[in-house]
Amino acid sequence: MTPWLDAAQQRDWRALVEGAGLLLARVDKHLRDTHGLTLAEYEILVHLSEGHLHMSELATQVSHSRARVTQTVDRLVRAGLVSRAPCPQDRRGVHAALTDPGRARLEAAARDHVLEVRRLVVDVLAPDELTAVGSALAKVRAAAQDT
Amino acid sequence: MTPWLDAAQQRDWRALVEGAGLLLARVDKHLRDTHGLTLAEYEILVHLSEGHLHMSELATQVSHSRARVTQTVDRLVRAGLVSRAPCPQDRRGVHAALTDPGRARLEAAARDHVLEVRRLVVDVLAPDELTAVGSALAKVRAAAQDT
DNA sequence: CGGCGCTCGTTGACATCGCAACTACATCGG
DNA sequence: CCGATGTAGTTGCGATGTCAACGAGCGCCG
Repeated sequence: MTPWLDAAQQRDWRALVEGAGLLLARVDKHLRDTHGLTLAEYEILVHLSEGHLHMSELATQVSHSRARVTQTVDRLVRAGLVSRAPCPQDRRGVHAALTDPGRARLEAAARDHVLEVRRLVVDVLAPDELTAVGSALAKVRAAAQDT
Repeated sequence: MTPWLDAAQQRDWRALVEGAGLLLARVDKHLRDTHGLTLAEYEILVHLSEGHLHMSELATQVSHSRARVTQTVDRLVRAGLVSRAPCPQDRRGVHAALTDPGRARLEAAARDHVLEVRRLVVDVLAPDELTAVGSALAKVRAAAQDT
């Protein structure tokens, strides 16, 4: 049994690694330049905009380690964009929520961010291509998640 | 004109960012654990396996900054997997090539790497899904490249 | 020739990330 | 009620990445 990939698979996998890597790097840099936010910070803000969360929930939602979420939230708290509060139900837990300045900052950043995403992704792909990419990577994520 | 994304686009974009991020992290960790190689190092080795290259060419091929390539190649040279040589034609340039141990190491790593890629991507997607993802991200890469 | 601007590759300072170890709290089983 | 085990979050340290600035060499144009 030869576990190799054929030529087409190799080409597609290479495109995925290098394309995705470059894309994430570009989007991250764009967010830094225009609003002084890391992509990781931005993602956290987005998820918090849909309601307050515990650190662990946040970690699984953005697919980052808990340690990383701690550090990222630290920065956001120092910047006044997020608030921490101990959770009454479970005294180990920490409640993270968006502050008003945080929401304002997110909304401002989102405008430019969306433009960049359009430029690099949405406008480059046919609508059904984007759908295909989305559903495919959702599957990949699920597979990687429970491993 | 509202530059917003609709719900489906947002879902797909989110899946792309989080799925791709998690995937790259998993593959990187797997390479480290099994062969002590970074994904960045591995990619460089792969490109060098197809012929010696100048640092700049290497940088554009893997879509990394030149500074990053310098550091990555540094490590590979220290590990004895890659050789450097000044280029006679252009005395600014540096010739990077795979050593014999480098090729051996790459081949060993590739076996396990491919297994992991199968597990996380190839086996999870239908063949035409993988093709779609590959061609879509190739387009995205091209768009991000010349920006 | 001589200067100007470009590319090549590297370096050092700084930011970010992963990992392992740790404290505090919860929860389960006797 | 108590000890064992598990989970939440944080911390420190090492590895890796970014960015700006640099020295060196190329090449064009007067």
